[in-house]
Amino acid sequence: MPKKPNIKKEALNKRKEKPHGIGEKVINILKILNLIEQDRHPTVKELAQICEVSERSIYRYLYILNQVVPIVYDPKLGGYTFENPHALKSIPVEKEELAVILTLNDVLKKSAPSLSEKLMSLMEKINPVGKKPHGQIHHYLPNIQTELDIEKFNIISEAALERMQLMIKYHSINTNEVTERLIDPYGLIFHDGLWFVYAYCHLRQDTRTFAIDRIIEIKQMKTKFNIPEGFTLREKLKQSWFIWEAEPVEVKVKFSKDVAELIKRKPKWHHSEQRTENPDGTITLTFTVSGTDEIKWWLYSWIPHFEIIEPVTLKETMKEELKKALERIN
DNA sequence: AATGCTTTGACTACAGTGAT
DNA sequence: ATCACTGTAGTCAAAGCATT
Repeated sequence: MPKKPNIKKEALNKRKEKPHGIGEKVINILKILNLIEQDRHPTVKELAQICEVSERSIYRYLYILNQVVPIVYDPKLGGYTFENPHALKSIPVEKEELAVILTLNDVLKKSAPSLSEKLMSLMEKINPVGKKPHGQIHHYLPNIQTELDIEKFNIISEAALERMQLMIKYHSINTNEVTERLIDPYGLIFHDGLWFVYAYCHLRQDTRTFAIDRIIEIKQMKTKFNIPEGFTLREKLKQSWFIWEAEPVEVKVKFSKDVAELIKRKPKWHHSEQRTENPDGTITLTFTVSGTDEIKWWLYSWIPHFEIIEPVTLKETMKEELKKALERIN
């Protein structure tokens, strides 16, 4: 014989005061959802009091809620939480869009692992329980797998974001000198497998690019800095061949017919490029770049298929360097 | 108003945990 | 091992709710 439940008078009176239809149920479930979302990690007892229903009903509400958003009881917190903290903030994302994020993550993993972690946590926020791509399809192959000093990188990133000045001890490769400088970090640049910080240097009273791996010591200052009105790093860097700054120079180079097709594979090798396809099959390119060092390295990769027309100084330098190289080979 | 459906509280059972 | 305690879930009849 099953025992008959005996609903107490008190409970019956309460029911009469407050009807228990679907509407009331929905309101209670939303109340619970709201409390969990606010990280109040409520207990069943508390919820029963708040909703003015029995604990058994709360378990039933939680069961329903669990169909929509996974909810778990956390013994440490002593109450209920979302299984995934960002569960409700989920945005519908296409597989292709996720694949793009994975590609970007591939780039970051190989250049700035600490940023990769941030991207992944962002992805978790965007798409906590949604579909995941089967795997990565686009791959980024840098020429160097970077070993980055994450601590230094993070200090500089934060300083650049917050516009806080930095005091650095820098070991220059060119001069082989160690100097201490106050800098205003404008931004970070990833180039050729290495990270650089572009900054205003108070020692030189001018902007400079510092390789992060050459920074020996770094300390964040309590002073803020301002970036000149209208300054953007992207615009500034456009003038360089890669990243280094110097006086603008016009460089005119003629490439032989042998490599004309290779040259034509890129519509432009630098944003300042002017291209002339000559009747004899050769191609003349004219660039305006800041400094000739970086473009010189690029030109060496085209040996022996080019001829420098301007400037004469670059032509002379390369002649000297190639002469030395020949001597070494012999 | 009659009917079927939904919601509810009480009771119960059971698994897991921690103290003894 | 035993016990107390807690969290969870199945079940039932009562009562309200929705629909016709």
